Amino acid sequence: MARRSDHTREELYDLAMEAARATVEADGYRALTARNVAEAIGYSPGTLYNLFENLDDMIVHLNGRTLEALHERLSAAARTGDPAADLMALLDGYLGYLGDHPNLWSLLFDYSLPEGRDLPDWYVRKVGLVMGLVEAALAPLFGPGESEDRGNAARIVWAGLHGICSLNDTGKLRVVATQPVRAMAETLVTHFVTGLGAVRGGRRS
Amino acid sequence: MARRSDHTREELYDLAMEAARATVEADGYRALTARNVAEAIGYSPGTLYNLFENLDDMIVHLNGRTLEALHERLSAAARTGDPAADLMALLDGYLGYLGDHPNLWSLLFDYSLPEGRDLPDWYVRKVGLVMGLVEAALAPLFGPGESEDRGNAARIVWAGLHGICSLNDTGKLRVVATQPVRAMAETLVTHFVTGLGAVRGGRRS
DNA sequence: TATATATTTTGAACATCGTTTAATTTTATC
DNA sequence: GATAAAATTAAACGATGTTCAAAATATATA
Repeated sequence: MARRSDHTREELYDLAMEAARATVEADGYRALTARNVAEAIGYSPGTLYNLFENLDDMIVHLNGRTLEALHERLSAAARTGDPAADLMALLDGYLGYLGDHPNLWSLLFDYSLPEGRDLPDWYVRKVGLVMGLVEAALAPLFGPGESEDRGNAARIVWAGLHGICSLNDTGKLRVVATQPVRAMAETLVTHFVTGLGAVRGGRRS
Repeated sequence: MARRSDHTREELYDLAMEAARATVEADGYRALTARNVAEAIGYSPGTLYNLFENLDDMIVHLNGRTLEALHERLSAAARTGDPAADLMALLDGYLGYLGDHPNLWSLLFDYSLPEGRDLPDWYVRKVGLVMGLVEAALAPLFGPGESEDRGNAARIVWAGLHGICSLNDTGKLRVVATQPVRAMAETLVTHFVTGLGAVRGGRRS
């Protein structure tokens, strides 16, 4: 009871990833089990352990794909050269993706590896690509030799934006009626850019 | 094979919460199982289902206690009336708690209820208490009739701060070497307050 | 005090989970 | 066609959340 060359290893990997994606998207991350994915692709659970180290590893790979999709969506935003405006465009893309794929977004950000285990390098590199888009939007505020400051600012904006969406998503921000997420994110971005401009304008002039 | 009045229901609740806390703190949230907690308090797993609706419910209760502990720690910070300084003091408390109880902090913020289920009101109220501390720190920047704006600003700062710590904790911010988390948080707070002051100073003068 | 009732607590069971492994089937090699 | 290598599987293991009838205790009633 075994097969071969129905699919290559790469095809199998794609099948598994696609099935995992569909499962999470349809039924949430709690439905992402080895048996569910295996059944969806017509293989036994054991086969998945030929492709991934374990389920955690599979989730990291799936999150890697989600990260790519998010990057692609954010890349579609046009660049005007105005930091605030370009960040708003990124915000649009981010919230758009979150709205279209809430369960994948949840898995991407809420999931964390067991204690001790670190994210693999190829994953961190994908994160870096997304961060690069934020850096590019902030670029006009920085001089050519200030790439480190620029990178840190990008990380802060990215993380702040994520915090708003994350807490909102899990209901941990819903203290009495408040602004919608988009407005909060806009306020964060504009105020941060204003503050950044004030400090940096002073330093550079 | 049963007992009674070894402990009252309240004592049992305390025992369970304490055992759950110790388990998470020592071995991470993945070790928080019904059987582990039951064994730690000398009762059978079934008894836990007299105290909590299910494990998710137990986690929400534990997170409620964590929230109280965090609130207590943040309350200890002295208030000077200078928003930036007071926010830094809160930041100190926040990072201090995170450093002392990383696993409890993880469970508090990374855990999310299954799709559809909402956090109970008593929990949201506890969140509101913590948010109140941030609001108090920001208060000097707002007029007496602007409590809504003040609340929104507090939520934004709180969420932004959380985003930085959260992404940092899960390794999703570690793109090449960068600032430590404290510096990022400080930058976020100062720039945001600066931006907020610029906008609001204009409106009020 | 003896009996009846109500309440806790439990052990055992159920379905499911991640993961491992020996056995089986297929493919590739000679 | 026989042999070696590789892929796939079924079955099993231990552990999980959760349920529930039975058992044990406490309380109320007589």
